[in-house]
Amino acid sequence: MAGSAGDLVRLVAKGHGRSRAELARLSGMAPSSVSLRVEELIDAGLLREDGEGASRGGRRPRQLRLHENAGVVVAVDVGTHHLRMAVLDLAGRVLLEHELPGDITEGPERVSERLLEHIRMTLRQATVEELPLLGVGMGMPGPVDPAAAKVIAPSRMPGWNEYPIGRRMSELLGVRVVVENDANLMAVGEHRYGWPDRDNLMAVKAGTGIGCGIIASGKLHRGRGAAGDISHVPVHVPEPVTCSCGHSDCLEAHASGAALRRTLRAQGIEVSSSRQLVELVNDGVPEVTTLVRNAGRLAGQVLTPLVNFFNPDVLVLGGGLSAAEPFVAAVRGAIYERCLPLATRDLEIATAVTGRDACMLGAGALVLDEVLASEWVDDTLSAR
Amino acid sequence: MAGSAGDLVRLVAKGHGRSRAELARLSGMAPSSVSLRVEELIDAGLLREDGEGASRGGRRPRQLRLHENAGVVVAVDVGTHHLRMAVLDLAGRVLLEHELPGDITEGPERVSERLLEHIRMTLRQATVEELPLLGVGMGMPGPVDPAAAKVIAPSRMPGWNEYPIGRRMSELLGVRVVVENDANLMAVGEHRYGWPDRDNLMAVKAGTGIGCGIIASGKLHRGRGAAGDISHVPVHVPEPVTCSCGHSDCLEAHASGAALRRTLRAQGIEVSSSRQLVELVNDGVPEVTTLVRNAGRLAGQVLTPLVNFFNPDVLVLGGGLSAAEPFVAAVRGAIYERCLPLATRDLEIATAVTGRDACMLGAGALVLDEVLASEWVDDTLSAR
DNA sequence: ACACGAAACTTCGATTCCGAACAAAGATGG
DNA sequence: CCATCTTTGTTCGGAATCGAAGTTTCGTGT
Repeated sequence: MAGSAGDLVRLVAKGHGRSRAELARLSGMAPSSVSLRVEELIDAGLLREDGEGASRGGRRPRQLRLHENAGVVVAVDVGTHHLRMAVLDLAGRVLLEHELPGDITEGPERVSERLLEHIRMTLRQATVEELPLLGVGMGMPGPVDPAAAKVIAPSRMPGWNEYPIGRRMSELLGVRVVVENDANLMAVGEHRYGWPDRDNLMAVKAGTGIGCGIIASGKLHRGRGAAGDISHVPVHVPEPVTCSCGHSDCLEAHASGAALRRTLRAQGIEVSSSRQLVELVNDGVPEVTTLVRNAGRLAGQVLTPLVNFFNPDVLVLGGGLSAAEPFVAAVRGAIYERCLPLATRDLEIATAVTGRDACMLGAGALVLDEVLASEWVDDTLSAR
Repeated sequence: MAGSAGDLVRLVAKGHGRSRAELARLSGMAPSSVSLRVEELIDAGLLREDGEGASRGGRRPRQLRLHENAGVVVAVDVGTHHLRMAVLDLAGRVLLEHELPGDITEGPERVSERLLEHIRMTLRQATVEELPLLGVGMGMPGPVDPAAAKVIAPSRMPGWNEYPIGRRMSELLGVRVVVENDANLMAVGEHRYGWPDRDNLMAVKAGTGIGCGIIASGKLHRGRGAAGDISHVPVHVPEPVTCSCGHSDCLEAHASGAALRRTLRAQGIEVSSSRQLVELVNDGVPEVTTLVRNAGRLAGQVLTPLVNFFNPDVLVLGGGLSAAEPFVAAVRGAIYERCLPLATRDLEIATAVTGRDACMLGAGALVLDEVLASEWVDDTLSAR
């Protein structure tokens, strides 16, 4: 692997390189060069020594970590009915966390205004007062063009189409802003915080909508930009329900939180959010439980060929519905029943390790990657 | 981006770096360093200058290519009813090509014996007589564990399970032997020879069986080893047919060449190979055409969610059935009908550029990658 | 307690590599 | 046809990198 200052910082940031010796092994650089570079990075305030680690049969390594005062990033999860926000240090540790209600249908101007206000307020808090803001990561519940940092052709997000949310935020805050789809971020977050050594991962986000993020060979797979879309895969159901795409047998039209709520409403049961839906399941309301279990079965039906095809190490289930045990059980059942033994033999099927924070943490991880891959490292080095 | 002698050779081999200046840009090394290294490589007989290229507004570049006398690799496509073989130079150009009938059910001992004999015979031919053999790539029509170079749990290949074909060939020939699944190789071959700039590609091989190879970010995606399996995805059909896996609605049981031949046999039409099947289609035999078109529809049905999910740049259709126009048309139709516009907008659906050679060329490309990534380059450099 | 090996750094001379300036060769445009 | 700009490739001194040997510090076995 290549060898420059940035590479070392990134290795430390991802937790793979925790001592000079380890960095030398991973980066391919000579131990002497690593030592020199690390010294510089410590002098520049980017790294810091952090006690000694466990011996592996010889001298104990002097552990390295990113200096917590080097800077912070802000991670935002824009949901359909909430705004979640966190401030992370360069190592991806959460310093502050914060949720406020929101309504994405209010449009991008109002939402971004509220967001900015809260980001500024949060950054004034004591814990992070003096630390420079290095970047912002945002997750959006719809298709995103990350290069343009825009949402494109979303459903349920009036006014957001092509709105340059990334550029706007970037101008007002003066830092880089990366925008990504929420399911993709869930995949990034779970890969980083939950399954760092499993480099092929699928993360299904079953909330108001249904999406899927893909990690292939350790990197987010975007395809031509729309990869991971499973919402309009046809499923086998008795009663057709018209979907926004014009078909009537889409997974999303039958198994998403929005679809379930619609069905319940027709039965006279009013539910306002996925969370409340799950509460009803946990309270043992039979109609709701049946419905949720069936949604899981449908999702499993769709995921089965995808698991055979992609053959991941881990399948992560996240989003609101994943908090309902029957949903998860049904997905598991469908997959084990119909996937090839070769595909399920070593497959882990798990709910999101980071729970409701998955998308937000993924946004943080993504922007951290960008920051640490940028010129910022070298600039900081040469500045001191 | 790293910079050593091997990297330069690989860039030249892949056709991306064709002059010193281009190599400098792509490798990230300084132009001066590239010049020095290239000089060494030319002295060692690995590279050679090849006239001048077109000017881009300044001095004309002195083009570089791999020296054709540096060595050769052998690529083998082991089919169910044939053995195809080629000798390639380091740039992946075919020097000799060769097909002989074969029957994979004769078992690994007899097949590998015949193969060895033919490889040795071919290598004695005038064109490649003096050139060192650097490696062998083999494609097998079943699941492969590339690390162990074995076929694992195949259907229709009695005697091959766990047989160490790679090690055996390697011992007898004295060179490295890489073994891979044929659909994966088709993907590699098509990516290299047909779509070098499209780094997300799916290649479907519809022959006696049905398989799929995946190129993600320019590299073969293996998942946990079984990625690309689409043969046992359930399809929607009126009449169940028992599959080797125990289910009755597998794609392979209804749309593979073997399945079609079985159906035709029940109708009193005896067909011995996929090629003959295609001939009947081209002769306009209606029963056969209908059957093949339906197989294409089923394959398309299965591919639709996978295209949405993986969102490739290119979908390549190869294998025997892809020579039948109705099959290809049906796949195309199914995908355009049911995939998301976002996924099909820039999607290319094409039959294999390299036709029947795809797997074989893929085997060559794969072993070339291995050879050029090995110590061989550095050894050759320091030897002279 | 002591010797020994093993791992984590450090030191320092030799080597490699970079990068800025330069030379070569050609396109472009009056 | 000549001046100017581009691109390619080379030269050469200075700087960064390597790597082999050395130092430090620990586990292990006796």
